[in-house]
Amino acid sequence: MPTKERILDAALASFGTRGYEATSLDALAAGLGITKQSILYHFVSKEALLEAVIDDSAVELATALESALIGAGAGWSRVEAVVRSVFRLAARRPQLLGFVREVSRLGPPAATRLMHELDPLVARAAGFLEAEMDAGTMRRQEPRLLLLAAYSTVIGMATEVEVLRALGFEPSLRSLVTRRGELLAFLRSALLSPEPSSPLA
Amino acid sequence: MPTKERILDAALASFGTRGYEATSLDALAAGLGITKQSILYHFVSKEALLEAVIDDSAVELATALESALIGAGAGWSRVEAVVRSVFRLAARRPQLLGFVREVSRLGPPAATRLMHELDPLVARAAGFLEAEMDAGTMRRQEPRLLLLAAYSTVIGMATEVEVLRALGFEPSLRSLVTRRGELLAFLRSALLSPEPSSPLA
DNA sequence: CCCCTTGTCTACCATTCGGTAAGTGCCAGG
DNA sequence: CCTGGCACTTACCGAATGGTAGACAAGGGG
Repeated sequence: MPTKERILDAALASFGTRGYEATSLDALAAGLGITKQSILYHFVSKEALLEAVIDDSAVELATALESALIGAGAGWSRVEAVVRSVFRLAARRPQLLGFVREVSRLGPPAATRLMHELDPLVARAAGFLEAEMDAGTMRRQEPRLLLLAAYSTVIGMATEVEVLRALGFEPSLRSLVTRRGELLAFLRSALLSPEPSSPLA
Repeated sequence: MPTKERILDAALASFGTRGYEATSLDALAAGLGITKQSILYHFVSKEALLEAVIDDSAVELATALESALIGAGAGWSRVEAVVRSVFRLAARRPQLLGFVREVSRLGPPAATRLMHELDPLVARAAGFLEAEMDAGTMRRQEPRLLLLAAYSTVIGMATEVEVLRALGFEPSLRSLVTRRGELLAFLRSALLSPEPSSPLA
């Protein structure tokens, strides 16, 4: 793998777990068996590296969700597809979701950049929710705030390892599957209309 | 206000917004009009300061929730009381909730400490959920995972300012009230049993 | 063969970090 | 009165930080 990509990968992992400020270029370089100056050759500054990681993460996230939605049906099964896709990410690349949390914590300009790049996804999701409400399959609510609630729940269930530990669960692949199941049940009853119009299994 | 308390207050605010690593003792001291060594006089190290802030936050959180539950009834109205209490905190001391997020991000030993101190609250909440399920008022689900889901949603709705901005909302007191309303509707339909056994308004 | 670009290195720099040492003013109490 | 602790200061320190300058090797094209 080319050095530049290796740097991006290691940076994503370290930013997503240790945090941005707690990650030093020296430590990053040492972990890769290169020197800090090699990093600064490919990325003019630490901040530029962060931006590059953000851009990479945005496309990775977008393509992951995009491809999950290709085979998905309509209504509730789309939500299910998205959730499964997110949890697949949580299992295969846990750093990625951690990084998203970290960026939203960092605030502008990093957070602004990421959110801006995810804008199409957000708009699409909000539009979907609104259409489902119009169709009567989902509870009527402010679509974007409903999206925020669902987003918070999903990200939390997938990434809140410390709270999870405090609750007596040890993070593992099995526990991740359990959490996904509980999350789906939670979201299902939170989103769908109470009247048995078309539960769609 | 005594210097020690002023330090704790400023540290809570800075840790909760800028983050722990991004907060330097020098900057903290400068903001208080004192020197860094004065901070190190009251707290032997930066880490000790963090622990003190954690301890303070834990009791503040606990007492806030405790007092909210005193006048609360049973069933759903207890959930409502907790949510209202959290949002009152979000309005009055936004740093506190931000700090909780930050600590859970920092991981052990800081996160372990906070969670340990909040253990009684967690146990009580899980017990409450289980009792409600037994009574049939709430949907049957793994109580602690349901708690994690609800926790994630509440904290997210109260603190995800950047995502909120990306959604087109400007954080304000009014928007906070709106969010609380939407959150309550969301949680209500997520938690309560579908059968109209006793919705309890 | 030469030259220029690409990638990496060694060497260095100014700044900032958390933390130590050694006072200094102040006030209470024997 | 003076001694001792409390709250806080100035003066440092070594390590680590992000970043700069410049050399060196490899390789491709004229």
